[in-house]
Amino acid sequence: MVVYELSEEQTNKVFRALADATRRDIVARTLHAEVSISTLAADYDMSFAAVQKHVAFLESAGLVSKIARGRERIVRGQPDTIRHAQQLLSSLEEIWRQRINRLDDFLADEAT
Amino acid sequence: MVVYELSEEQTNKVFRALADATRRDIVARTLHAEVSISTLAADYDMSFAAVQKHVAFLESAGLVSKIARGRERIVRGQPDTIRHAQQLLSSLEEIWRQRINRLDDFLADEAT
DNA sequence: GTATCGTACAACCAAATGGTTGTATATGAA
DNA sequence: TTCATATACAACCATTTGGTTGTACGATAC
Repeated sequence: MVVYELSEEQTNKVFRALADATRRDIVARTLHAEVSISTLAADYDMSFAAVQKHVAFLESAGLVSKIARGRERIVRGQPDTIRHAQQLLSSLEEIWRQRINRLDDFLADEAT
Repeated sequence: MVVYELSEEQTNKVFRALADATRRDIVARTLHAEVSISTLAADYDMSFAAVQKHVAFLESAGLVSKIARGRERIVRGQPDTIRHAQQLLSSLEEIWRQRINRLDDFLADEAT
């Protein structure tokens, strides 16, 4: 799997985009299947414009993409960007794992 | 591994907390080793109070914990919360994976 | 051709964010 | 005891966020 490096600003945007329940739901739905913005909007208790803004934010974060189909805009989830976020979290967890290893080494030294 | 369910609000907070480079750095450093707030603050180009606020936010998101040691407050990264976030991202990726499986099924049907 | 649908976008607003400075307080050092 | 250090916290400020309504416009349906 090829991994592209994200700029710090892009990384901020990705996590920011995920920090909202409506946007996480949109990501989930558009990863499941392609959906138009108006179809998405029908299920949330907010204006169409508000949903449109959420989609725009997700698009600028790279978590979804939009393509025109007739008068509709079809939204599609972007699994690659999810994987970038996953990778960052994995690297954090790895830092912790290595700390535990160092602690094990220390305890092993103490035991001798 | 036991997995606790996070409230939607807590999930928002976790991702919000990760959407800032300084906070991600603090998480990385405190997962690597325990550090006092003032030690953390020395390395950032902002006031002590600003770093203190970042730590407070991370603490309320469950990404770090603080314990008192003398006049210092020692900050420690919390790998469990990282794993919660990982798990949510994994579930999103899984949605996409299942969509691909459905697509494979569809193509297999077409081929018959 | 006209009406409707789906979208884009601007202007506006309240609340949250991310920083600042200043003050208070507890601990540790001299 | 006195001074310096580490933290907590309040007040303040500019910017961003997450919502709203209103207007405009291309695509589709009648």
